[in-house]
Amino acid sequence: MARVLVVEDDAAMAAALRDGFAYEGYEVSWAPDGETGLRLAKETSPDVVVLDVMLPKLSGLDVCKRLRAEGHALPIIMLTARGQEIDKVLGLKLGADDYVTKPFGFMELMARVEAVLRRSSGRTPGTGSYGFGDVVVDFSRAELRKGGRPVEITARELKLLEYFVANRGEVIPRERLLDRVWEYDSVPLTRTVDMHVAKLRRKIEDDPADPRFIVTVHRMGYKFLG
Amino acid sequence: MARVLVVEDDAAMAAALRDGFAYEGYEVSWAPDGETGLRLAKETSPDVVVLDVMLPKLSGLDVCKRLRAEGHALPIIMLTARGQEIDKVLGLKLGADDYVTKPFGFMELMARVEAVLRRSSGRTPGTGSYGFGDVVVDFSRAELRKGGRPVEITARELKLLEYFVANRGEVIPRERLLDRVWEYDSVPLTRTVDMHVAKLRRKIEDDPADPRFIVTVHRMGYKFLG
DNA sequence: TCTGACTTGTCAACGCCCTGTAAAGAGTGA
DNA sequence: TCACTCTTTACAGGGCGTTGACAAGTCAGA
Repeated sequence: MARVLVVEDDAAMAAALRDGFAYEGYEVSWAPDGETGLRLAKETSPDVVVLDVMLPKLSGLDVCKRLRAEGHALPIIMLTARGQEIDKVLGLKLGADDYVTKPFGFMELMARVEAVLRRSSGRTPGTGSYGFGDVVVDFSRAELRKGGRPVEITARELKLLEYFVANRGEVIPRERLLDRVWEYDSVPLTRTVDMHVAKLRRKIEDDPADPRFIVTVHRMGYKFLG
Repeated sequence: MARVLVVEDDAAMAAALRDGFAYEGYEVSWAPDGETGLRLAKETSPDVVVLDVMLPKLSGLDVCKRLRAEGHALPIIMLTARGQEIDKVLGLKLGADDYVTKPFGFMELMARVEAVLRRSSGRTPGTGSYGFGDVVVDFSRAELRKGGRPVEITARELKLLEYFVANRGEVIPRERLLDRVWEYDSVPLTRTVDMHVAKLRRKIEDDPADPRFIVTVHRMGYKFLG
């Protein structure tokens, strides 16, 4: 049974979340402030953390940062109040896996939780590596192996692959890649993305000319199938 | 102008809400029971539904559940009596977007309404999948399946279908399709729209010559029934 | 019911624009 | 300066959107 840790100071919201997750068959622990949340996260090692940004004692961002700084890879979903755009970005930068903006439907949160669990269960636990086909990639060690053989991979390529893995199955427009992987604010009209996709394909595909993993969706973007 | 459907059996409360929303510039429709509410929601496709939980004939939870089961994504705000914690969770679980506990200030409700409207308008219209007949379409993955079989679909066709789904039940003139799907500023006198409708029909209809989903409304446009 | 004007369905071909790829140019750190 | 990666430029090939022509369908008035 999956275990979720809810870090939320609003008691009513916390109760609703607890009931909701319990109903869905999760084991729920709850912390009303950041300090307790951090302690519980370390002691009970839940499968996923639902973390409010606004918290007493230690903000959600701090909790997230501290967990990551100490090397914990457990999935984190941030709850941000409406309009806290900056928090979103910061949260993702600090290592949150996803975020949900308040107010939200419970099913929405539930879907995100299941999504990150699916994603993290695909990883070999502890090593932070991910496998597809005959390829194994370890994002934390920046290592790529194909058919057992190590393949050199650059930082940009790795980050691109990481974004593909995190959003596998979804069609990702080039603009979003430029935004999320390159962190460009403006959108230059370049072939940069295609270029890097081509380089990645050369490293992970059996036949780069007929890709199986990173497929092109004409006029829409790329889709990763792993 | 945004349209709100109020489903509330208490006449005094309903009147107050109607006046309040009207004052704020909303177009208001009102249903005194769940059955009527469900019908109005489907027929008038409002931008947001304010739904009391306790209703004659069909409870608010049932209305919510039925709407979601039929694939309607329209934002729903539940009105729950104080202490109905279970209703909250259930409501959120059944797909309500938000809830307000009675007694509440009108401004509070108003704020929630505006919040869900902002969210739903900003919602990537590409998330999730949608089903009608034996067809399932996943806009974020750019995938179409009919009778379980995957069918190739191009970007333009997908965007057209997406617009149809978002405006199901409504007669859509060709000019509006050219404007919204093609994003043409000028309106060329072409057969482009019909062409693409024909292509879509070949992919989603059992008998493209006698369409069930995308029907032609002579001299007016097309109407999607899903 | 018939006729004619207008609207809609369909086809095939053209050509635009998107994508793949190589190679040059720019940026960065040792 | 060198080595390396990232970005930009340029060009070729091809997918698919558009278009005009014509057939088929619809509707209104005689």
